[in-house]
Order: sequence, then C-alpha cells, then structure tokens
Amino acid sequence: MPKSKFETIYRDLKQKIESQEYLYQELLPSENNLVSIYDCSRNTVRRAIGMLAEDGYVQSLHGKGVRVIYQPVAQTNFTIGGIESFKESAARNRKHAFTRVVNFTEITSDERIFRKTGFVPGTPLYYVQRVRYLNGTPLIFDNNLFLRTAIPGLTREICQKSIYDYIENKIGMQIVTSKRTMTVERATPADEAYLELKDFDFLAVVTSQTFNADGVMFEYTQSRHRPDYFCFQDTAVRRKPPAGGTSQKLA
Amino acid sequence: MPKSKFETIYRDLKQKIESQEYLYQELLPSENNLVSIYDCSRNTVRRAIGMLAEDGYVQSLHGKGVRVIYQPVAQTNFTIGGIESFKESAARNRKHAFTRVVNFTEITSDERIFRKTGFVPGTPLYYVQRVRYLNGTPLIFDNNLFLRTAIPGLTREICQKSIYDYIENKIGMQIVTSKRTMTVERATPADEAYLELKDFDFLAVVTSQTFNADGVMFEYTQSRHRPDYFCFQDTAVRRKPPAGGTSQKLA
DNA sequence: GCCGATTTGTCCGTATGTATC
DNA sequence: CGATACATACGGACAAATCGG
Repeated sequence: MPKSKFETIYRDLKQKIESQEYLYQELLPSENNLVSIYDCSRNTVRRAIGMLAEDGYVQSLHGKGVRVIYQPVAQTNFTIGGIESFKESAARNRKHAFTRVVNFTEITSDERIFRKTGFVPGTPLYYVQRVRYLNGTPLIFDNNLFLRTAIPGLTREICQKSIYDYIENKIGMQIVTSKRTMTVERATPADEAYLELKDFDFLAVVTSQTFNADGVMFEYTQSRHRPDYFCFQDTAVRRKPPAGGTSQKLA
Repeated sequence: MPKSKFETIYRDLKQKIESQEYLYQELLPSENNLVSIYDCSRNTVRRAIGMLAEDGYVQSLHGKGVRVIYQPVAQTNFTIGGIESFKESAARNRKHAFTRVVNFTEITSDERIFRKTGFVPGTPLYYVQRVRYLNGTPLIFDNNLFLRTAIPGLTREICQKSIYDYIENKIGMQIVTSKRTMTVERATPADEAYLELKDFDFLAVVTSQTFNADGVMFEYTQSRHRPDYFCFQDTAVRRKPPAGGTSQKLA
C-alpha cells in the first residue's frame, strides 16, 4: 500500500474512473469537495488530479471543474507504454509469458558502442539477448546492455526469469527514468531466426536508455517487436508554444 | 512570453541544460539556492524541476540533489513526440514543409465510425486527407476527422496551410490533451499512391484523439508515416508498482 | 556508529487571481 | 454582481536520505 497521501488519492480516483464510477465527460467532485472527502489539503488533491491529467484520465477546466476523459478500450494487440511490462501485459491479457535467453556474455564498451549507447569506452557490460514468447509465440527479440558494476551477480538463469525483479527486489536498486525511441526497421537474419516472422520483413524497434535512482544509466536496450502484435500507447499534454511560433503539436 | 513564474523558471533551466551550462550528470543548484536565484518559493522551483523530470532532463536524488540526465542527440530522422509538430520539426531540421490536400469533405458519423473513433453516430464531421512533404519528399499521409461544430468555417485552403493555426489563433480554441497509439501496418494502395514508398510495403501509423479546453474530443487522426523517416521519442518516469506485483516497466 | 548540516519529499494553511455560471 | 471552481504563489513544518566530521 502507498504511504503517501497524494498517491492514495491518485489511485483511488484512478480506480473509480476505470470502474466508471465517474463516467466519461462527467465532472469530478470539486477540489474543495475532494478536500473534504479525503481529509487533506487542496494542494494534495491537486497533485493527484495533475497526475491523472498526465495519464490522460481527466482534464481540468478553469472555473468549471475537472472532466473525465478516460474511455475504456478494447485491448486487441500487445500494448506497451509508460505503464506496463511484458509480464504485466501478459497477465492482463491472461496469456502466458516465457523468455528464452539466446546470449549471455560479458563485454567491454568501445568507441562504437559508446556512440550508439552512451556507455563510455572501457565500461564493463553484460550483453544479453532474449526472445520473449506470449502464449508460445515469439513476439519480441530483446537486446540488452547492462552496466556490470550496477548489477553484480547477474546470471543467465536470472535473465531467464526477470532481470527487473532481481534488480529491484534482490539488489534493491530503483528504476526511475526511461528514455525511449521508436522506429521501424527491416528484419535482419537474426530477427528471422528468432521470431516467426512469416512474410513480414520489417519490425517495430523500441530503443531505450534507463536510469536508476542515482541518475546513472544502467541499461541500454533495443527491443525488436513483431509488427502485428505491436501497439504503443501515449498521452501528451499540450504546453504553450514557445513564443512567436505557430502551433506546437501534430499540426 | 510566459506569465507564470514556474514556467519562466522551467524554460530558463531547460535552456541552460540544453546549452550545457549545466552538464550531463552534474547537480543543479540546490532547491534553496534556486529559490534565491529566482526569488520565489520552494514550491515554485520544485514545480519547474518536476516538469524537467517529466521531460527526461533531470532526476531528483533524495538527500543529494537534482542530477542532469539530458544528453544532446544527433537528429538523423524526422522525430516526433510530445513536443513538436510537423512544421516545427521541419524548421528545426532546416527543411521545407509543404502540405497537399487530397480530400476535403463533410460527412456524418455512423456506427462504424463511432466504434473506431468515438464520435457518436449523427455527429457532423470534416473528413480531411493530406499528404505532408519535407523538402519535396512525401513523408506522411494524414487522415483527419474534425468535429464540425467545434471548427466552424474550415475550408480546403485552411487545411492546406495549418489547421492548428486556424483553431488556435482564429477560433481561439485551445488544444490540451492528445491520446496516441502507434502501430505498424501494411501499406494500402492509397499509401502507395500518395507516398513514394519505393520497395517499402509497411508504414508506421500514429492514431490520435485530441481534446480541447472544454474536454471535448474534436479530432481523430490517423497519420501514416513512411518508415524510413519515422522516429518517435518518449520519456517515461517510473511509478511504484501497484502492490503485490513484480516489476513494472520493460521487464 | 553517531550527530549535525544539507537536501529533497510530503503536507498543510492561506492569499490572490481568473474563469465560469 | 456574487458564488463557485480552478490556477498560481508563498511560507512554514516535519520527515527522510545523504554526507562529512
């Protein structure tokens, strides 16, 4: 359970919106009412509301109220986003997740790796390649580089289960920020070997740099997704244009 | 120019980070120092810092300080994300943007459109199809549906220039939230007709619902991108797992 | 290991401004 | 106009993490 008040409120409101206790296009109780409901300060409810707005669940209307803009969606594909992991998506879709480790080696960063990943030359790394299966179908070909000094004692067996479990629960390191880039690329022979691509000759590729609680990048990953099961979700909140400009988003 | 203090501080810090006045892995001045620097309350600097953290520019370290994790990147492709529009990307890359309107009609939503977009049957819509060129090369095939009641007086000519300019500066409507989904799809005959796909037979597809300041969805858009110029950027900040679960992101 | 200084995290109460109705 | 509701900003209090002596 969350220790902080704002998070408790955030989760409670989120759950109530997801269960449609508050309906799409409806207004939430006013901030002052929420203050009474949750017995807290206005700052605290505003913080929770701000987080819901970032999630694309609500939108504040100056002088009117806070409108619910969450709509339940029918999940067809395998969705990723800022919220879920491979295992969680599998669980939500009531499907079975399995991981096969096809490479586990220790390497050292060089100039070429540095330019691509940001790991300075000479940095000791783990190089892990894994194939992710959902209900027996290979969907993702993961290529990871991990900072060896940040993840002592990593083994092939741990990679086969869950590296993040190990990192968070065994080592006690916290994962904080992940910067991602998505592109579309042609399939390589390795992709074809590990994923059942049928007649697909292209992939969705997610490249990410991940930082721990010390602000140190400890992971560089390229995830190569079978295109027919790939679905990335995102919510963007507009900020005012930087003066003199025209519009700012998806013009 | 921004009227609010937190936004002024946010922009100033952001600019200083981008210009590497504050370097990668360095700590910002402490919050109390920033309070002195900007002559404001701690809440206000914390708000600015929080926004920078969402942007993936900094990361707060409890008891230590705020670390810069921004790294300048070499822009190769045409990048999109929560920040830029087609026109702005073009400007940043010093390239020329051009739009060709290939369809401009008025339609009414029906059951099929409703299921796909969320516009309830009977809703009057504009149906706009446009091809976006960068330096003379067709890169994006845009399919828009706009709520007619929200955008009175839309014409083909306006679509050829910038609909968002019209919406924001002529009508005075504010764009607030955009929910997006990204997938990879096979090219259709229309795609091949409008984009110079060479031997590509697939596309990156971004589907978005956009809400105005009244919390009303006024736009549903499907943007079909030529794969070789497509690059989507994103930063995710981790939140604590929902209790009982294992890990949460990209496990 | 303890203690104190520094720094970030959470929370509160209040005041004022602005938009809506 | 007044009442309501969100937006910005301030100042203060205490907790928790870090670091140096």
